[in-house]
Amino acid sequence: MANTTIYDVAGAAKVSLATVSRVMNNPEKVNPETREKVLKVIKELGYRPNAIARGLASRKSTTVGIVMADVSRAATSQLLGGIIDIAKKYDYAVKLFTMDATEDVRDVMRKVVAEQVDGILLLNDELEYDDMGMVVDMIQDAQIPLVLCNTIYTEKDVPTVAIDYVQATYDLTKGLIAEGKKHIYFASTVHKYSINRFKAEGYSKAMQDAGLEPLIFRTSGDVAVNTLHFQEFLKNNTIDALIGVRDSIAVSFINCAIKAGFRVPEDIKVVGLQNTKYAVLSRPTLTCIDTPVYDIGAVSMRLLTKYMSHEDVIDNKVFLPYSIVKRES
Amino acid sequence: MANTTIYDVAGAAKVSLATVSRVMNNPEKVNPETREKVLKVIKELGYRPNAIARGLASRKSTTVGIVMADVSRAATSQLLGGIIDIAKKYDYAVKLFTMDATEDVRDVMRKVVAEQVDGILLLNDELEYDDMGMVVDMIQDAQIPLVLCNTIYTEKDVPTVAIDYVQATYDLTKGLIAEGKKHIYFASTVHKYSINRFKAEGYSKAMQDAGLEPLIFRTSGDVAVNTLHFQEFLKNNTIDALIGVRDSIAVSFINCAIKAGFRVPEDIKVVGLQNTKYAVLSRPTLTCIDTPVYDIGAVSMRLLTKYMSHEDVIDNKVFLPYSIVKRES
DNA sequence: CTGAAAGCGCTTACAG
DNA sequence: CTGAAAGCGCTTACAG
Repeated sequence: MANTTIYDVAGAAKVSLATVSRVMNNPEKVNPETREKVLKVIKELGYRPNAIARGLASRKSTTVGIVMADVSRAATSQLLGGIIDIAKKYDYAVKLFTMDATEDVRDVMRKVVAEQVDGILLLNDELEYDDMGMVVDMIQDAQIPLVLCNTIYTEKDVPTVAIDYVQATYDLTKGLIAEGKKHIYFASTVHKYSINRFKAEGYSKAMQDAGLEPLIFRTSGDVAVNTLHFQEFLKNNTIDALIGVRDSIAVSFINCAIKAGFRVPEDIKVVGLQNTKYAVLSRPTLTCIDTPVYDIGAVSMRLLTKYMSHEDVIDNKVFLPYSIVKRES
Repeated sequence: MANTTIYDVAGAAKVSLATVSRVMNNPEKVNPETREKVLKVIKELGYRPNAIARGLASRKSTTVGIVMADVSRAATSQLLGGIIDIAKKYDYAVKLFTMDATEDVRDVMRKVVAEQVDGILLLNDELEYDDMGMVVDMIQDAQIPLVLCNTIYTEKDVPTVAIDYVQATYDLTKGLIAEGKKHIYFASTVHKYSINRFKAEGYSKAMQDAGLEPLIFRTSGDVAVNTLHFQEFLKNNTIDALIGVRDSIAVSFINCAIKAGFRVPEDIKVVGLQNTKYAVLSRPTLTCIDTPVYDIGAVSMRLLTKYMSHEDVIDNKVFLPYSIVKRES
């Protein structure tokens, strides 16, 4: 089947190609009878307009660009799940772009812009804060609608969908303090990623408010590496609670602690911040802040569609409610 | 910054737009001096050709379509990691399409075709076997290069990158039998997904060869659901080994078994087939067939680039080597 | 309500 | 080696 074009449809329906185009884009502007005739032919021929040609002519690609660090992380892929479902609903295609530490941020962004996406969802929480600024600037310069998805940048007024991480970790930490915990550690990553900064901020504030010293332990997201760190750590430190920036880090800690003879949660209470699938597959299951990851993806995509179709947006910052899922840890 | 076009570059460099185009696509055909002059202007203006216009004119979108069931599954997202890295290397953009059970397979595929991708990677292992056939037919009819990625379809000669799942589960099962295990269960999904069929085949064959009856237990991929199934199962059955089609299923089983008072691996040995991150985050860590998921993604994408650029392909079926990672379970 | 025509930003034979 | 021109498959004012 050589792809059928709009000319084929026009010919078969004995109308001009302009009419066929109208049937697809402004059906109300064409006579019901002609419309039916054309629709019938479209169906018979299985015609679907060439998205590229349409994109060039209309200057809209109906494609959104997703910029992220690494697809394979659980939270990222769950965000993507929500994004894709909503994108599909509004008939946008989804293009993926990754940006790792070895790449030049500007190069990647130039490429994204050249791909002519109608809007961008930035979910890269592994950017250093300054790079975030650069990325935001480039997108805004190119006048492409942008929404930050589960990522936060406060230097500029950028549409954002996330949860209030500062408040969440603050409340969580306060809760642990109220239970009598004294040596509460916060396990973060070595790199000072933009998002973890806010998570640490709420934790630190709660500790200080209670007259305790914040104890931030930096390790790798790689299980093989952080296992060694945790083993060493457990030998030399007093700890009765741990908050992990990522669930995988928290679960890895649980395993190390139990193997070292500690009881979880009796000796050390462990809490995650994401509620990914890791949380229900650990033993004991992981108590978590239930970040509504799928929803953050979905809502951010929905917000982006509003910007792309120039709808009025009342509030450009959406902080979704979160809860704490008490499980066994 | 109103986007700079090829006309702007041509104007600034005092050459025709045809020359600018050649500098980008066939640099060897243009005089080195003019070439340098043009390249300088391109750099100064930060020019990047409009991918959509290029796509229309050249009839190549330099975009590949990834068709999958659900991004958020660990194995899928790791495949995607490999795919994206290689796609980037060969300068292809990546568009994502999901297809769940509620959607009409033909509709989704028509959309993929309309998006004008240059090639398709099919990684949907949640398709029933007949639907697989329909998808393959539609793509081949549209004459779009196709590679099956970690998915197998034997009714037609389709380029494929995977591991030999039949052989892998056969060997694995034989190994368990050799260790003296008699009640070896195979935990699969309720739906008869195409890929699991091959995994079950190798298992069943090994059991039959040893004069044992294959014991296939079907459950859900949802931890909350399969936990109930497993609890019930453990009360009523004799079992000394379990093979899980997905790591998450195997890990969930481990947790249920230990909570029910069994020792793993002493009483029940448990093995996974994927070696995802779940395998190192479980306690005991999960012994697995080490399916090289990232590599399968990468190799399949590389194979697809060959088809897209009409390179000769010696072997259109690639079965990557796998190993067994012996861990604690 | 419908058609003829210009144009979206490129690529690519075809001349020269 | 370089430029003028046609064309990729659509959309969208503009006439009628």
